Amino acid sequence: MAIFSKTCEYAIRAVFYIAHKTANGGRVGIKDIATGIDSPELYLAKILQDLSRKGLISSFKGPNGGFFIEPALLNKPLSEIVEAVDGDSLFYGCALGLKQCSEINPCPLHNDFKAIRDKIHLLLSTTTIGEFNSELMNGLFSLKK
Amino acid sequence: MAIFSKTCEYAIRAVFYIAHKTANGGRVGIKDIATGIDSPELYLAKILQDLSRKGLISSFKGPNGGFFIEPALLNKPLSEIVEAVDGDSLFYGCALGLKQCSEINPCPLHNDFKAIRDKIHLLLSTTTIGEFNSELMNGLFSLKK
DNA sequence: ACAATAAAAGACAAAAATATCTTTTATTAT
DNA sequence: ATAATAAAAGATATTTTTGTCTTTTATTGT
Repeated sequence: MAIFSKTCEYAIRAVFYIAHKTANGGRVGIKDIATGIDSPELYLAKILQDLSRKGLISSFKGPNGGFFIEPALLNKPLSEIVEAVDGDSLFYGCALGLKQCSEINPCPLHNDFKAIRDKIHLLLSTTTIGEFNSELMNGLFSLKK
Repeated sequence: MAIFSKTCEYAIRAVFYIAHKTANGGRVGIKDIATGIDSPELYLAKILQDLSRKGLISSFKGPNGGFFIEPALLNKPLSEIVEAVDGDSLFYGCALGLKQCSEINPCPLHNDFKAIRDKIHLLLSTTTIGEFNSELMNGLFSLKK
C-alpha cells in the first residue's frame, strides 16, 4: 500500500504541474497536464473537476480555456488537496482501523503512530502548493514516471 | 486513505490477538479470533491462511486445532506482517507514485517523505509481534472497534 | 449567428479489494 | 473404522477504485 490513493497521487502531481505552469498567468489544458504528469487523461479530468468544484483550482471552458491556480492559492497547504481527495484518516485515523482508538482506549500502536501521523500532517500542512514552482520550471523535480 | 489496507489491519490485529492468546501454549480458533478483533470471520480465515503459508503464524486442523505463534517468532518485527500483506511500498515507494523517483530524479516530496518512510520502517522494524502481550492480557490495549 | 474549442457532467466498464459460500483435507476422540 | 472438528482450498459475490466513453455547456473568434 502506498501512502496516498492513486487518485490523490494524480491530484497532487496535477496541482504542482498546474501551479508552476500558470504561476505567471495563462491556463493549461487537460491534455497538456495529463501528458506532463503521465496520467490517464479522462480520469484526471474527473479528478480536476472535483478539485475545481471544491475551489482548490480554477478553470475556464472554451478556446484559451484550461486550468489554473489563483496566485493567492499558491500558499495553500498541500494537506488541503490530500484531505479533499483521501479524507483525513491519514492525519487522524487509527493505524489498525479502530474507530474507538484514542488515548483512553488505545490500540497497541496508538502512541507510536500518533507521532508519525503528526509528522505527516505537519509536513503536508507546511508544504504549499506553489513552493516547488521554481524548481519545477528548472526541471529539478520530476512529476512523471 | 489509511496507512494500511483493511486486510493488513485485520492481519496485524489478528497476529497480536493470536500472539497473546497462545503465548503460553495452546491454540486459538478462527471464530474466537474473529470475535476478538471484530473482523469478518471468513475473510480473516483467508488472511490467516496466507500468513500461515508464509510461515508467519502456524496452525493445526481438527479438534483442539487452531492458530498459534511459535514462541521464537514472537520476536519477529511487525514489518514482516506488513510487508507480507501490503508489500514494501510503504517503506520504499514514492509518495507521488513515481517509479523513477530517487535521489537523482526526485519528486518534489522525495526528501521529506523519505524521512517519514524511514520513521515508519524503523518503528515497524523495532516493534515485535509479541511485545504487547502482557498489556493485551491485562486489557490495557484494544484490538476491537 | 455560427463554428471551433475545452471543460463539465453523466453513464458505463474494467480491475482490485473486500467479503462470503461450499467442498475438501487433516486431526482427534470414540 | 467412524464421526466430529477445524483449517485449507476453491469458487463466487459485492463493493470500491480506477479508467473510459458520450453528451452537454460555456467561451471564444470569425
